[in-house]
Amino acid sequence: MSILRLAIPSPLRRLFDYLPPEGISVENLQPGIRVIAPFGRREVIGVLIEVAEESEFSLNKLKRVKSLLDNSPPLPQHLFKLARWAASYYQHPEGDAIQQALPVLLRKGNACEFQHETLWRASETASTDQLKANAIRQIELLQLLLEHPQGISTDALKAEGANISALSSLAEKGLAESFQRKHSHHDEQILHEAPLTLNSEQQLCIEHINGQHEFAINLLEGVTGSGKTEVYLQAIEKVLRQGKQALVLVPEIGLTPQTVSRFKQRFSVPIVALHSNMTDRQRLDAWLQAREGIARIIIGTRSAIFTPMKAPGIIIIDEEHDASFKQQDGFRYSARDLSVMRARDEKIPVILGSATPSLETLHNAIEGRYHWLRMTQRAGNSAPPEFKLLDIRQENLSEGLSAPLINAIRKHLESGTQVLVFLNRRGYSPTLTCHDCGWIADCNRCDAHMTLHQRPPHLHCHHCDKQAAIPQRCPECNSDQLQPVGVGTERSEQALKAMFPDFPVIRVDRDSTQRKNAMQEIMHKVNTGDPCILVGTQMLAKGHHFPKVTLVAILNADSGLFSADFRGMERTAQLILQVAGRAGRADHPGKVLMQTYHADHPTLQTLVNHGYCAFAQEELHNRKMAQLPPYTHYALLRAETSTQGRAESFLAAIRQQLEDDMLLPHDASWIGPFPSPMEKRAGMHRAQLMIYAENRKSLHQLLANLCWYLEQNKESRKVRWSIDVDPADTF
DNA sequence: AGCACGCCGACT
DNA sequence: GTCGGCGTGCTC
Repeated sequence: MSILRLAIPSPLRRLFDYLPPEGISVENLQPGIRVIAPFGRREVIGVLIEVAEESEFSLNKLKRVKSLLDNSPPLPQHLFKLARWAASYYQHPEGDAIQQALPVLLRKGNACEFQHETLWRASETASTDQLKANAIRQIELLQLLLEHPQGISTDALKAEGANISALSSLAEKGLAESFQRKHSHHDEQILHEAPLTLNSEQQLCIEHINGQHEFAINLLEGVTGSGKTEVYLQAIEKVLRQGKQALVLVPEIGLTPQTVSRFKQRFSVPIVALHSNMTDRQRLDAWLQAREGIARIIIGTRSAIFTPMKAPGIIIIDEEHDASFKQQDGFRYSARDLSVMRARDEKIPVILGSATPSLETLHNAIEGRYHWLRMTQRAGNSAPPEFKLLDIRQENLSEGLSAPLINAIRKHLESGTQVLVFLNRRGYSPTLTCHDCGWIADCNRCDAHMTLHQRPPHLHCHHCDKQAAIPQRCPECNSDQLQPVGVGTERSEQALKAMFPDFPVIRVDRDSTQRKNAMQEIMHKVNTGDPCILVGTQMLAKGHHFPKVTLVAILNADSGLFSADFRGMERTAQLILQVAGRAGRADHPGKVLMQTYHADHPTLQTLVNHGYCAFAQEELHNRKMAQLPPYTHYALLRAETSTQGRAESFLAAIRQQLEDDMLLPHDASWIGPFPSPMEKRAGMHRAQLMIYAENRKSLHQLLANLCWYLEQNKESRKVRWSIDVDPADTF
């Protein structure tokens, strides 16, 4: 009796047994194919895990699989294995994990094939001169077609605002023609433009990487401006010449048109980017192009780690320290860590690149598990930025700016260069306070203050997105003395405009760049090179480069110094260096001024005086002393309920049960449960239990037991719980 | 997670 | 009288 064992997308951490569909020979069924199966009172799409001979479930209760969706598995063996491994490592239900490795349309049961969409292009001899001048619609349409010699779909034409009905008129006149997309590419040419000349450091790195023909992990640590991208490009060039493909993962905020165009400029091979504003159809087509080996370079964010490649050549993780590689809800995988697993399995090299590597990665490099490639020189031998801590304890701040800082800004502007003011806080001010009674506008759904925004005027909770009108009077004492306390980017922008009326002040944060093309317009303005002030959040630190900036001002360097999260210091250092990296170029060494109330903070001192590597070693030492990652492995059991205290008592009960049954491995331990650093968020009360172990095996074993108890526990249906292995932060 | 069943409150 | 609130149970 043959049984089909299926992974089904549900929160249940087990597989489900079924009978094969009527009249199907089980012999030819490959694990990984999708099937439609009755599940409870509905039908779901499951994935075949194995064909078994017997079931623990009584045979007469087994249902029959309704139909098969695939002849062969959509996910290649390696990725199927990777998804299953990740499900077990991150303690996530297997069915759900496998589904998340698939493009949305395949999850929904669509056929695993390209859309045979009809494309349109202008015929070879067509030009707009051949149309009457008053045929405006047709001229516009033809112009669009001429701009897309590869062909364009009717959907895309609509998106460009064209009038589709004019297509048939153009076709009749022989000016336009339709055709089916062909995905074959026989172009032997790889390069579009010549590679740049490398300096000796880059040369050493690329020689090292290009000498690797099987699995290898490289940490490419290169200071900002040292030319990491050029090393990536030349490593990619080598794998392309071997007929292989490259997968490039970038942080969420880093996948801009500029990023992609950098690759398109260099290479003439087909490149696909998987970004968030693609339709499901476009994503599936891109995914298939990668799987069939048509796309040679695949650029994407976290989820792109599951993009199949026919001929994998290399994986590159840019800005590997970036937290967005860790999924923060549901299937909490780390794309960076999975990339290493994947590379091992597919026997290819992986590059983890960063100017400020995560301490985990750095630790692995120090221990010799990763090849540690370092680039310390900036392109064109430009001087590294000069750091200075501004002790503001005795200073009178005006709108968050100290007098020495204002003077420095003036000096740089007057010498004709640009200034970047960094402030990691959106809005006008982080609090609205009553001057008479001390009342503060709080969010009633979170343990947080409401941020005051001025454009448009409203109160906004940055944690749950709740918005409210600005009260005219204090709800406690009816005073009208409500005052904004603290400085956000909006307020800083306003203050700088008042202080420097002769220079443009450009704000760059989530609010000011929401509009389509807003960022492009900003970059256009900045690229003129005229002196100006850029004020903004970490959006300024990532992706874009501002070569004319000679002064970087960090308004609150202390923000993460005393964070509840043990990674706070690491994150702060990375952010500071990233912002600092925007400053300076060959002929203008940059200057970084950091306002701080803790100018003598030893860690800050180390960072400023001796650089990131020294800082990291010191911080690693602290982690070792405190038995924190990377010297120990840990996981968080998180819980949240709408009732206060219930999450914590639930976790306490789970902990008690495990202790009673003595299921704690000798090298494992736990702390808590404690309320989360922000106990209430979006109306939910949250608590967490920290579990750690010296070796991964113990941790994994403990977590497996924990899962079992969690599923048994009666209370677990009323409590929303999740396990976060290798959490990125504790909030 | 879905989805249905089931038992209590306020409505056309 | 019923529409619908969400507690409880189940999914091969």
